[in-house]
Amino acid sequence: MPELPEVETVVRSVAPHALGRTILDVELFSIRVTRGGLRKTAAALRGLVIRDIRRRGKQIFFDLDRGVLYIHLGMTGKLLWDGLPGKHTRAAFHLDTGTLLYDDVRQFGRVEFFPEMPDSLERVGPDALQVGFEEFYARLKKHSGLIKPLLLNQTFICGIGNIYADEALFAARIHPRASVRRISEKRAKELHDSILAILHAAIEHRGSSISDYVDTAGQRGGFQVLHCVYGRAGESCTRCGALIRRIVLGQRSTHYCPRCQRP
DNA sequence: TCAAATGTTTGATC
DNA sequence: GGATCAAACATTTG
Repeated sequence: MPELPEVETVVRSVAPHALGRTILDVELFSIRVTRGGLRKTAAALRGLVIRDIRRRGKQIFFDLDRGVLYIHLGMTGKLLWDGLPGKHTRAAFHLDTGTLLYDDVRQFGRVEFFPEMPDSLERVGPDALQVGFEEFYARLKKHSGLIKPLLLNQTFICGIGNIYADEALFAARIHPRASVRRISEKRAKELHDSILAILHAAIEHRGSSISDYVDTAGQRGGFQVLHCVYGRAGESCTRCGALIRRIVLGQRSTHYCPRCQRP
């Protein structure tokens, strides 16, 4: 569920509760989500102060006195402040001000402690909101293949997922199957501009709630009603009236307007 | 019963 | 070294 705008919204909504607070106790329930060992991880976190909370792409980092708490929401992860623990609660962080729960139905997410930042987490490209056009274009030119799968490749730039890849390509009028090598500098500029515009607009609306995404306060996002193509297969294009098409590209559903986004 | 779901990793193949 | 594709992970929902 969570792509860059949703993760940004989660970070913004958890920060006021957790910044500068002390982790009094931690309960960890899932060896899938917490791979470094449940007891060991809980013990390492106990007593540490949260110095900073930040995001890179879809990754969340709680910088601590010593080391870092890494959280990735995967497909169905949620961070909830003072929520009720349930069947899918995978972690509970008891702070001196309240409790932060990590819920995750499918358990594709991660809650892990690292004494220092591991290389594996650094293997991502620049954040989609931070990368300037020059670097974006330079990185684009090092790749081939199709544009949509490249946008989903987090080592190219990080933060974009299936919703915002489709929306950005629609805004830039680029077909999802367009060959990366055949994208001109001008078109690349339009794509870069579109990515920034879509992500900023989505953040303003606190993300997209497609099924059950909610922020830390349990509030849904509002950007889903502004989607132009994602989840709108068979409906008419807001720009030209043609019917939005759904195909599968790189094992992901892909939505586009066959008239606005010519091959 | 089957398909699909906002993500990532791994392994096979070209 | 790439790119591509399928599968896997686990669960719910329509």
